[in-house]
Amino acid sequence: MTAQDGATTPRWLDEQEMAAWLPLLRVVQLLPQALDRRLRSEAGIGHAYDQVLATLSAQPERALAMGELARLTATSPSRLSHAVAALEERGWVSRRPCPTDRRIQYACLTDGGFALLAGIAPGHVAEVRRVVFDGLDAEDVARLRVLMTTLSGVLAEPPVPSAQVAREGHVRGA
Amino acid sequence: MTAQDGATTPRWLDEQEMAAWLPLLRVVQLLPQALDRRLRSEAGIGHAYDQVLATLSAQPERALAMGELARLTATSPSRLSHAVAALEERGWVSRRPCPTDRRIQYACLTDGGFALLAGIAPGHVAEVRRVVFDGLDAEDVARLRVLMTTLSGVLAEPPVPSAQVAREGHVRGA
DNA sequence: CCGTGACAGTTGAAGGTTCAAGCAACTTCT
DNA sequence: AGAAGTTGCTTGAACCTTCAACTGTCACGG
Repeated sequence: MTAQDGATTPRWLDEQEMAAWLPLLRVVQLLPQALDRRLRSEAGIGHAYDQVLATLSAQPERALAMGELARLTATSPSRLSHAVAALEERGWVSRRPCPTDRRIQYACLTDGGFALLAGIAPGHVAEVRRVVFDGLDAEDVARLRVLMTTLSGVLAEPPVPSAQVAREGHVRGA
Repeated sequence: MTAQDGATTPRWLDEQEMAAWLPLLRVVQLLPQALDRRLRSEAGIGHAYDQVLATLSAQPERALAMGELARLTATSPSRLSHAVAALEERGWVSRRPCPTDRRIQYACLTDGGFALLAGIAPGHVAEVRRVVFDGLDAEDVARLRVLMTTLSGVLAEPPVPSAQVAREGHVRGA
C-alpha cells in the first residue's frame, strides 16, 4: 500500500533512507518526552522552559531581550511570551523594560530561578548522558555532531514559501 | 554553573559532546515543527495523526488494535485514543469491536482516510527529503541510521523505574 | 508634524498532549 | 462460581503550543 503510483511523487524513500528515517522519527518523538518527564518530576517544568532558564543563565547579566531569547532557543515569540509569563508567575524570571527602546522587554533570571537551575542541572545532564552519550563512543559523537549540524542548518532556513518543493528528477536506486 | 562535584554530578558534557548535543536538541525541536506545518497546511492534521493513518495503511486489512497501533507509533494509549477520536470524527478512521475479546477496539482506515493519505504522501515525502536527505550522501545516511537506531533503542527502554533518582534536591512547590 | 510602515512583544482561542482516574471485559485462583 | 487482579481502552482536567489578530513603539518621508 505504498503510494508509488503518482506521476507527481518526487521519489520515494529507498530502503537505506527508510532504515534511517524511522529511527530518527522515533528519536525526535521520544527524546523530548524523556527529557520532559525527568524535568517535570523534578522541577515541575518541561524542557522547553528549562531551556529558557538555562539560556538566560549563560548570559553575562542573566538577562536577554525577548527577541534574542526567542532566537537562541529557536522558539516563536508567542511561545516565549507564554513561557516567560509562566516562569515569571513562579518567580524564576522577571521582566524589565529597555531604557533606550521601549518596545523591547528584557527577561531576567532571578536568584530563585538560578537556584532552581542549579538544583536540576545535575539530574538533567545525567539524563542526557543516559539517553544519548552513554551509548556512543567518541567517533559516534563526532558523526552525530556533523549530521545534526547539517540537519539543523536546513531546518533553520525559512519554511519554503509554497508549492515549489517537488521538482526532483534524479532517480538513483530504488 | 560548571558542576564537577563527582559524587552528585555525573560529569558535565565536554566540548565535543556539547557540540553534538546543541544541534541535536535543535533538530529534535524543529523537525516535528517542520513536518507539522507542512501537513497541517495540506491536510489539517499534525504529523502524529498522519503517522497513525500511515501505520494503518501499511497493515494488510488497514486495521489494527488500539494497543498495537499505540506500540507501533510509540504513543501513549491516551494520546492514541484522543487521536483516533478526532480522526473518526473527520471520517478517516472507524472503530470496530473485536469479536473474540470485547476489551479490544480495532481502528480501521476508511476509504476516505486512505484517499487523504494518498493525497498528502507525495508532499510529505518531498518535505522529508528536503529537510533530511537532500543534505546527506549515502554514507551520511548509513551513519544516521546507526546512530538513530542506537538512540531509539535506549529511549524505548522503560523510563528508569527507580534506579538513580536518589539525589532529589526538591525545589518544587513554590 | 503627521502618516505610513516596520518592528517587538502580547493576547486569546483552538487544538494537541499528558497525567491520573476510571470503566469494562478477561484471567486466575480457590 | 465468585473474588481479586490484570488488561485494554477511554475520559476529563490541566497544561503547552500554535495561529491570527492586536497594541504600542520606532523609523522614515512628505
